[in-house]
Amino acid sequence: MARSNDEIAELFQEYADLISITGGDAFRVRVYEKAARSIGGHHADVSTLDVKGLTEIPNVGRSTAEKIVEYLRSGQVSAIEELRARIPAGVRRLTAIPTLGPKKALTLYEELGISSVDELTDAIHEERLRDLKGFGPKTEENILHGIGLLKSAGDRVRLDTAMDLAEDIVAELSRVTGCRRCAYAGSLRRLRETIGDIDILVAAKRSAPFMRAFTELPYVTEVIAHGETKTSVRTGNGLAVDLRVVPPDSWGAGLLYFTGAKAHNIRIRDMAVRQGLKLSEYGLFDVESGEKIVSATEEDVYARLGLPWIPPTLREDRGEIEAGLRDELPDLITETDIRGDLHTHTDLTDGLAPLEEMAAAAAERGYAYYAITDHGPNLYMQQMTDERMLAQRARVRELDGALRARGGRRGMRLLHGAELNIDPDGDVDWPEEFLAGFDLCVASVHSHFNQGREALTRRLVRACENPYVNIIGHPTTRLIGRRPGIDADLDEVFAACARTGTALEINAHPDRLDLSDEHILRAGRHGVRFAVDTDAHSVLHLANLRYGVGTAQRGWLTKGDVINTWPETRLRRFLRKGRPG
DNA sequence: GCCGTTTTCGGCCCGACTGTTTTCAGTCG
Repeated sequence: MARSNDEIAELFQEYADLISITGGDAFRVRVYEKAARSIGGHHADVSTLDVKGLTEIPNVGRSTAEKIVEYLRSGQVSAIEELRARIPAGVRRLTAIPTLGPKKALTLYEELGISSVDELTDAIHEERLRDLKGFGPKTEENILHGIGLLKSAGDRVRLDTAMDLAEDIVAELSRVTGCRRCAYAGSLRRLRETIGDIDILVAAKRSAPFMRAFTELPYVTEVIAHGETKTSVRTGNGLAVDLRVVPPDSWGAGLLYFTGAKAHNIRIRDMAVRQGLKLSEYGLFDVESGEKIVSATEEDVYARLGLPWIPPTLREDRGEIEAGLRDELPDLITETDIRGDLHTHTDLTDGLAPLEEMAAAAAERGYAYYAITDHGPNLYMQQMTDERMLAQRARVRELDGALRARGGRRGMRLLHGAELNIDPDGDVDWPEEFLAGFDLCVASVHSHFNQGREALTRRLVRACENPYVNIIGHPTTRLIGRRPGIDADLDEVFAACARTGTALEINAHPDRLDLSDEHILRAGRHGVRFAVDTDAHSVLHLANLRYGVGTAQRGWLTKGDVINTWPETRLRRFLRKGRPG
């Protein structure tokens, strides 16, 4: 299950929101937001720390530490409970609507008694917001649009949220006596960007012990259905989880069936039918005799249908069956192919950990190289200056030397870079003379998302044409479920990347996964190179790489397509781009 | 409430954009 850190980070974020909604001191709001971020990103489990240990976490002082201790002891924090009692939970949920913040949420609650998204929708349709100070027709329109965005994300959850839960359930059920195999299937196994519900599959002779263990998991709040082969539950965060138990020799057929996607299954079932066979979750059967032919492994089932094993990330009926029949499935990139992360932050800007800690964690992952890319000065909130950046570079060079000395030929190389801001005209933070000092530059859009299509396209193309821009960071800037990607002519941008030797990022953060699988497929047709990066703001974020690699797989990428799988010399050649000298 | 080449108080990331305003509040990154 989620670490105590995540639970407590969420708790303090809620506290910050509640202070903000009730008009509390803005600095206290900031403090608890910062504390939440620090705790969420802290490497050690807070439930193992005492007050002294807790206050060693940045942005956690005595007061916050004592609240953590109180929570771990009693399951609640009295100060937070007091605010919860004053403000219905629904009011806080209103602030999830883009353009609707704490002030407007409080006005809606105090003036109209609105405490849910549905009530708000009704009130807008009944024109009851018109008389409120600060609310005009455009506000109503924006709120309705925001609600639409929120609803379109549906009840799906982020990939990492589902993964944490699923891995915990698999670990629990694997411990039950009689468990032959246990795995998660469904869209989670296919590493889709959001997950609607979790499918867990168990192979065992007797199902009852698993069904019991499953419904008794601590985070199960509701049992929706409880049967012999299938049990469905809902967890505290609203996520539905299905457990299916199949006989051990049906494992392969079951896994294939429950992994999907539906369109993929329909295609292979159709292939079976044409061969006089029938495919179900129990196996591949001969229609006439009813005799089971194969079922033990996925490979067996695919092979009998004339197909090689198809990786789950490709099973979307996007050409994988045809490619399989021709024996032309791509040799997909894997996490172990990645030799380094090329987009990461430190506490010099908005990261949580110092340079040394980030580098040590990267070396721990076995990377051959690792780039530090803090924000440039144009993102004003980051307070970057030339002096600070150059001082960081000196430390990076020093640390690089130390790492090489320690690791010999296998020592990790540290690269010094920056994440530049692409301004509305397509310019970036520094003049070329200064940029020339970096080993690489990531450039990203962080604002002015609503320029027209032409302006946005020109903006990104200009960034590609800058000889010092090596990677376009989170190219569409979408935030899953919260903000759509920018409306640029992506094909033109992809063509510019291919022409100029600029890589497109596959940002591995589960909020972004940007580029998305669909866009990767499109960009790939232009012959673009990619970089799978975590954009890590803490040591823990480095592990998000798996989601970026999964997304790259869903975009059919091989390691040759991805620059940070390349040996250092080849990477450096790519990074030189069209630079003079 | 946290933090400190400012050391126990006083500052805390800063600017842009939007919509509702008549000089600014709220939201966002």
